[in-house]
Amino acid sequence: MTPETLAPFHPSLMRDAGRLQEALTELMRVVRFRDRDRACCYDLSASQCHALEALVRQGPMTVNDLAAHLYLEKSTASRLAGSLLDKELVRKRAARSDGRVVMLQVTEAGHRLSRRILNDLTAEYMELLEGFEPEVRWALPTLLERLASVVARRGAGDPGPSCCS
Amino acid sequence: MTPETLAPFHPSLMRDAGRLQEALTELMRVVRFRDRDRACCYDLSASQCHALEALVRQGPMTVNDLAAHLYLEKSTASRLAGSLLDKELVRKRAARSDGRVVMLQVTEAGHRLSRRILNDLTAEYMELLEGFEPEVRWALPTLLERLASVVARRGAGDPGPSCCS
DNA sequence: CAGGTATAGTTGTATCATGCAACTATATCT
DNA sequence: AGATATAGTTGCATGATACAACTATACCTG
Repeated sequence: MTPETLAPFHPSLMRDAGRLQEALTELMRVVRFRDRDRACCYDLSASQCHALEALVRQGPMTVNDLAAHLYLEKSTASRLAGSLLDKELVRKRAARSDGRVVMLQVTEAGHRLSRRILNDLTAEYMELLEGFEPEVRWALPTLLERLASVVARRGAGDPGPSCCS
Repeated sequence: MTPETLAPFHPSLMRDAGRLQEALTELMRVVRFRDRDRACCYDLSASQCHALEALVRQGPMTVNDLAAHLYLEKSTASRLAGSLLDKELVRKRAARSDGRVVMLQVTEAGHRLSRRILNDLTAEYMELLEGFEPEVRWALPTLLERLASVVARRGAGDPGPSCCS
């Protein structure tokens, strides 16, 4: 299962794997850099921005759900929720059925800010997509979704041949 | 230039922009999570790992070049280089022509570790790519490269309609 | 129903990544 | 020679994050 073993049988696969690795690394860097830069505009950190977006997209969630959704430790999610609470972008409500859980829901101010952010982002991505051929405009998000889901699956169950397991 | 303005004219473009935004966000999350997890295996942090990889790919570099390549502040790059120096994965050499610059070059141990990491990664990406159709295996890295370069360009010169400029 | 166990969240603590600003040393220009 | 620019380092502050300890609530079992 090492590249050496596979190489003679799948040379092009191995080449594409290398290219994918490099391209994905570069993409991660530039997007992370852009996010850091952009976040300031809304007086939110990138993490807060992502958390707010998740809450808007998914509707009211518990702290645990938020953590799972963002692949974070629950303590981190709790603090993140706290910071959004301080800014009054979300509200906490006790769940009726279970006194332990805290439901996080986005406030009106949170929705307003989120809409603003999403509008700006969408505008930017529209400009960006205009540089791609029409078929690609549709295919690109689809591919990224697939890629993300495969990477997520791999991380979750099967630790793969790579890790310290 | 806001989405509202463009929407009536490019409804599908706007829809794709939204999907792209969501997919890219999710991809960032899962990859970042995976990187954090994986890094431990080699007794390196994710940042150190990226820096080492950059030095291997690009050959000897100055601290400033490393910073530019990783989109980091030079002080951060300096410390990153220091941490790799402590682990004896890189070496510092004064440049002949200019007494101020420090050339970072990967040591033999650094190359060994880098090869190990790259092998593991390549194996993983090969498995991952096997889940995609052969045409896509080639197209996917190409698309990611394009996407990264467009995002990078956008971040660099033109701050776009979005930011605090 | 009492006691044990499981679960949701919070808080304490440590670490790492990061940026900005101040500083040092070298180089370049006038 | 002196002024200015550049490469790198270091001090300092902040934010993101994990892990572990803790609290409070829920559920289960005899």
